[in-house]
Formats: sequence, structure tokens, C-alpha cells
Amino acid sequence: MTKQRKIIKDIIYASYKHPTAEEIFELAKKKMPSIAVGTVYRNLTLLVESGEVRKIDVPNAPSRYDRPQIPHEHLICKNCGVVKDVMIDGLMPILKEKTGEDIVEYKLALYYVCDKCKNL
Amino acid sequence: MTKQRKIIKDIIYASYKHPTAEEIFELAKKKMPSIAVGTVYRNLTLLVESGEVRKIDVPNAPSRYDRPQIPHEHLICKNCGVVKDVMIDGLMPILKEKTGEDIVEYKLALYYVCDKCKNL
DNA sequence: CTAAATGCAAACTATTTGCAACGAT
DNA sequence: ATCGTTGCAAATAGTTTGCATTTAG
Repeated sequence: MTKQRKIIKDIIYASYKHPTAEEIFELAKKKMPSIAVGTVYRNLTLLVESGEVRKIDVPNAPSRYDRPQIPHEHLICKNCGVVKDVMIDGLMPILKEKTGEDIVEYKLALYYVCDKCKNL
Repeated sequence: MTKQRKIIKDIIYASYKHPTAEEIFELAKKKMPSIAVGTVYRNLTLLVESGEVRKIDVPNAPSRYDRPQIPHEHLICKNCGVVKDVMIDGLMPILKEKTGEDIVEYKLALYYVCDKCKNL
């Protein structure tokens, strides 16, 4: 585990904002100004592969990164793009039953309007 | 409705392969060699907005396009990437209930291994 | 006639990669 | 000394856009 890998992991674990690679890069530069974007992406890939970090695929927007807590889904505000965690368990059996197929994985993006945007 | 828009729409409606923009472009060139990629993308956006075509977001892969039949989900083969339609209804109320939020839209990508790939 | 749409090419965004130099074991 | 990792810059994939020209209504 290199210094840059640790910085990247720490940023993700310390953040509740589901940062994008770009945001992680900006935060990492504050700790280590010489760090390169390529390094951030390479380490994100490695951390995701090792299971230390979870990748959130956001359709038509940069991916976000999260710590791998208890499995949960992501609510994305249609208006401002903010991501909120939400627990949904027992979805896999429902999907398998409804499709009749042996689903090995699913990616779910839920869209809503967050409270802040609702009150605008 | 321009000639190129009609060609693009017809390709999608005639295909059972959920083509990507690139594939649509290649097929369209056979009907009209002068057509430009930009035109394909612009028309796809328009057709999706008008509801005549449905866009399938595929994480880490080009988007695919589909005719807007009865709402259905998409099974993506983890191995070869082929997309198969599958009916799942009554999912929205389950998601609303499980999250306790007013979900306005969801995008679900289901991964499996298709029969062809299973037999390799 | 004129607003909308086109072809072309350049631009853009998110991400990946080749390579020489670096660093930890 | 070695092998993984870095910084840098260039490359890539998918898509979007500016602009002068063409076309549909």
C-alpha cells in the first residue's frame, strides 16, 4: 500500500459525499500536490477489485466511490445530483423470481428529488 | 421528420439487437452513405425525448437503443454483452415501499450469463 | 421563406495507457 | 536488483457542439 493509495482510500472512507474520481483527485492534491489523475484512477480500480471500495455507476455522469458498508442502494437527486444511501434488502430474490433467470449481479440507480431541491 | 430521422427510427424498430449508436450509424450509412454520426446522436436524443425510442444505459459500455414496448427490463450477459428483454412489473411500488422515498424513476441493469456463454 | 436539421470537423468528458523514472523490499 | 507503482502526457471511447449549408414544411 503506497502513500497515494492510502490517501485515496482515506478520502473515500472519510467522505459522506460519494465523491467522483475528479473530486478525489482534488482532495488528494491537498495532501500530496504531485499526485496524478492516472494514479487516482489506477488505485480506484485496484481498490474496487480488492473490495475495499465500492463503485457507484451513475448513468450519464461520472462514477462515484463509496465505502463498502452493508449493501445498500443509491438515491440520486434528479435535480442536483446528490447521492443518498438507502437500504434495500431482499431485492435479489425478487429479481430472480420475477425474471426467472439466474441474476448474478444488478446495478440499480434510483432517482428522486431531494428535500433541498423540493423546497426550491 | 427528416429522411435521416426516419432511417434511424426504422433501424431501431426493425432490430431485435438493441443496437448502439455506432451500430445504428453503420446500418444507416448503408441506406444513406452521407449521414453523419452527429446526426445519429442528435436524432437519438430527439427520439428518446419524444418517447419514440427508449435508451438503455449500460454501465461502462455504450448506450443501446430499443423500441418502447410494454415496460421491460434488460438482462445483460456478463460475458458477451448481449442484451435480452425481460418483463418485471410491479417493481416500482416495491422500491417505493422499501426505500420510503418517492422514487420518480429507476434504471436497473441486470447481469447474467446467457445460454450461449453458459455452454462454452 | 424560414426555422429546423444536416454534414463536417473540432471539442469535450471520463477514463485508460505507454513509458521512463522512482521506491520499497 | 527487482517489481510494482508513479507522474506525465498522449490516447481512447463515447458523445456533443459550432458553424456554414441544406432541407422540410
